[in-house]
Amino acid sequence: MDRPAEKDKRIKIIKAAVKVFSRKGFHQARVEEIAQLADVGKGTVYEYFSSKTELFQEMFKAGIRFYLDSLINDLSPDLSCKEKLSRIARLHLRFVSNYKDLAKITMTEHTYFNEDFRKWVWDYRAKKLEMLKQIIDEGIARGEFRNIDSQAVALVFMGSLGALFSPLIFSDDNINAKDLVEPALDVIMEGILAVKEQ
Amino acid sequence: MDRPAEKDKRIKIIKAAVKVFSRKGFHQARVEEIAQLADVGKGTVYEYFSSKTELFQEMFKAGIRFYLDSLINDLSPDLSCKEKLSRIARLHLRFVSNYKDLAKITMTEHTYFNEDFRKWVWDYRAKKLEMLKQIIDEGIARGEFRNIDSQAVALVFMGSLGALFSPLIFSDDNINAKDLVEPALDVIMEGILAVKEQ
Amino acid sequence: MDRPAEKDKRIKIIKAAVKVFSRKGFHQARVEEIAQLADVGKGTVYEYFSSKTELFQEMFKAGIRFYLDSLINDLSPDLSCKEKLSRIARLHLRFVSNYKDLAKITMTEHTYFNEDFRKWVWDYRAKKLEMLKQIIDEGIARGEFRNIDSQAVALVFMGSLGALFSPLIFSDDNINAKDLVEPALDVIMEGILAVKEQ
Amino acid sequence: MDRPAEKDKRIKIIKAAVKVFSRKGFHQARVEEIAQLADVGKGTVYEYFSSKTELFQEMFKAGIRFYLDSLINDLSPDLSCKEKLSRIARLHLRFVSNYKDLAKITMTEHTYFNEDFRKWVWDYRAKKLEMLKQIIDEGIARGEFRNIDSQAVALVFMGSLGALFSPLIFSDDNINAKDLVEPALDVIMEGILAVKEQ
DNA sequence: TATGAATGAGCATTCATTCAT
DNA sequence: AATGAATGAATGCTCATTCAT
Repeated sequence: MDRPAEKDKRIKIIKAAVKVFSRKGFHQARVEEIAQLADVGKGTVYEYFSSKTELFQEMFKAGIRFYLDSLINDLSPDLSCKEKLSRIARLHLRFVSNYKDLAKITMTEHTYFNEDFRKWVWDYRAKKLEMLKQIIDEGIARGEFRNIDSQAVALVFMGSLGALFSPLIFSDDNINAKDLVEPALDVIMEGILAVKEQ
Repeated sequence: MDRPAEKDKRIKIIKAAVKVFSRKGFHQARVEEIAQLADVGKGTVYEYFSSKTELFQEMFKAGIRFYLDSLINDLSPDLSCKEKLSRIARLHLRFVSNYKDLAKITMTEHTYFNEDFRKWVWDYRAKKLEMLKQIIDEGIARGEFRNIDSQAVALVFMGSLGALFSPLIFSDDNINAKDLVEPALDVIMEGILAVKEQ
Repeated sequence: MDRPAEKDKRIKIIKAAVKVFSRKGFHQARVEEIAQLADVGKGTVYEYFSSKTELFQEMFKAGIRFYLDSLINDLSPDLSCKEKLSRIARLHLRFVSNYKDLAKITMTEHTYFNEDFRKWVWDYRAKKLEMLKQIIDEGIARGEFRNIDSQAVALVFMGSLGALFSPLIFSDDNINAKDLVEPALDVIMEGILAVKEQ
Repeated sequence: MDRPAEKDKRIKIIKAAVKVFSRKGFHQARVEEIAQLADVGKGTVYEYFSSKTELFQEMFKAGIRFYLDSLINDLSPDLSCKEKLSRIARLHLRFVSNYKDLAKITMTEHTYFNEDFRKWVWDYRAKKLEMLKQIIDEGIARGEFRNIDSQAVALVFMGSLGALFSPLIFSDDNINAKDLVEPALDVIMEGILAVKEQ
């Protein structure tokens, strides 16, 4: 295991990177500014990361893992599937509120970088969708949900979370988002049509 | 009225800009490459746009206007609200399929640039949401839809479109998306719960 | 002889060039600005002058010739040599006051340009010195002046004019210069020592 | 105290700047050429100076200070005023001979640059004139000089030095100048008139 | 003759990365 | 291990000049 000092410095740099990358975007961010914020020398950044790009990607991946861990840890398996989805929405809201910077990065700077990294990001997206899909499938199996296309539901659910919380990340309009979580969940659960053709 | 030649060159540059910006992103894109692709001299770009940034923003706005026009023109007012939403989803699919490059840009490069431009992008988002909200409200008034929070529905709908079509834009997985449109619409219309607690 | 219209346009361009070059210096001056000020198209400048450099040099030479002509025309040969020098000083003052822009250019932008042009400027300087030297020599011959080195006097005289009038050109301190003409002439005529060792 | 290495590099760059700016003028001079001549990387120039303009101005000011220091250090206060002026002329000659490049710059490139810098240059001129004026006033008080306008004498003296030594700087005619120093001083001291009207 | 749209050579400056200490 | 001085590749933009009209 790495010595604590080493870990510390690496983490300090990543935390600084989150702040700077989220404010400036990848290309506008300056390695020197990250180093200053992390209170280390510019050369030290290169002791821990081989390049600015690697630093970005490591930071990105760490952020994503942190998000997924937060989600999984807070989700007990004995909840109803409806409740699980509701929990995920609220956990997502909490995460986005607490880690705006991190959330912003994961929503904007996917596109650059090499094929490997894009694949990683894409795989993560697939993994998250798969997790949602399993919950839906479980709900269908349990008879909680209609016999619907679970993939489609997963996409609608994930997209809805994105659309709900982007104002929270990009503007300062952070009251509205919270109040829309319940109505949005209601829409997904109940649909919008007035009369169900059962 | 502008001479056709003038318009032509401006449009050629914008089309080239769409291609280059979408492939490389704003910062990696080179003005010279755009000029070459447009088959004009580098200086000519600056005859029509005062800077790389202005070129990007003009291109972005033109793209958005083109998208909204496509949407509005293809939407006749005497359709049912359910049908309208269905139409919008399919028009969106068609637009994204035809103008991948343009769609990619509108989904990635919001963040940079000055406050004015960010406001413009945000206002456009608000306008699109408002359009959707009006359709929902009309549907509620007509008794087509339940008495739901129309804002929430608009967000769910817009987010779902985004999530559905991002694979189409970012990966080559362009079959999957089309097949998920109908199921996703079904989810939004009917909800996912097996038994409605009426 | 050129048609008046042609002459007119050439002169308009030169006059505009004087203004722009004097305000901005050679490198900062823009051909387009000169064209606009002359109220002609940018291409028209190139009908009359083969390049920006040629325009500058032609303008410069025309200014110098104008200066020398002013000097010579106003100098009647039957004046005493002392009076001639006094007249030159006052003519110089008048010229510099009236044509600040032109004067500024002749005092600043000697250095650039090709060998031929530098030689032309240097020859002009020599010509002006020679003119002064002849007046001094005539004064010595007439017994007006001591048997001094006429070359040295010419240099002292010319340098003094330059030093006297540069504030008039470069700052707005244009009162001072005029009042110093007579005292400066007195110094050159009488010297500064209290007791002459005759 | 700065480390010698730091000072060294800064000085190397300034010395290279003197050479390149004097040969090419400000606008034609290339930062890269200065860097090459100073045997440092192009970026290093920007470690020591924030811009090409700042480099020019710092070099200019350093040159002027060097000139004034040379003058003041070599001037002992117990000399006669006549001797002081004579000394100044000869020191000026020596300076101009040794530092042609520096001298050339101070005589040509005043005009560009911001108001602050022009003021600095103008103030320096005023300071030099004031120094001369004090010597003249002292000479008048001591009875060495007539009761003349000391300001006018200062201008005549300074202008004469400029006119005497400009061939030395701008052409290769460096013999002539030296031989004219004594005759020119004689003119200023004794005047040119044959018979003094006392 | 007169024009100005089009051009592209040319350069200051930035900043990721290196490496001697 | 940690540093930051030094580096130079990389690029947006300007503007003198051309040439089709």
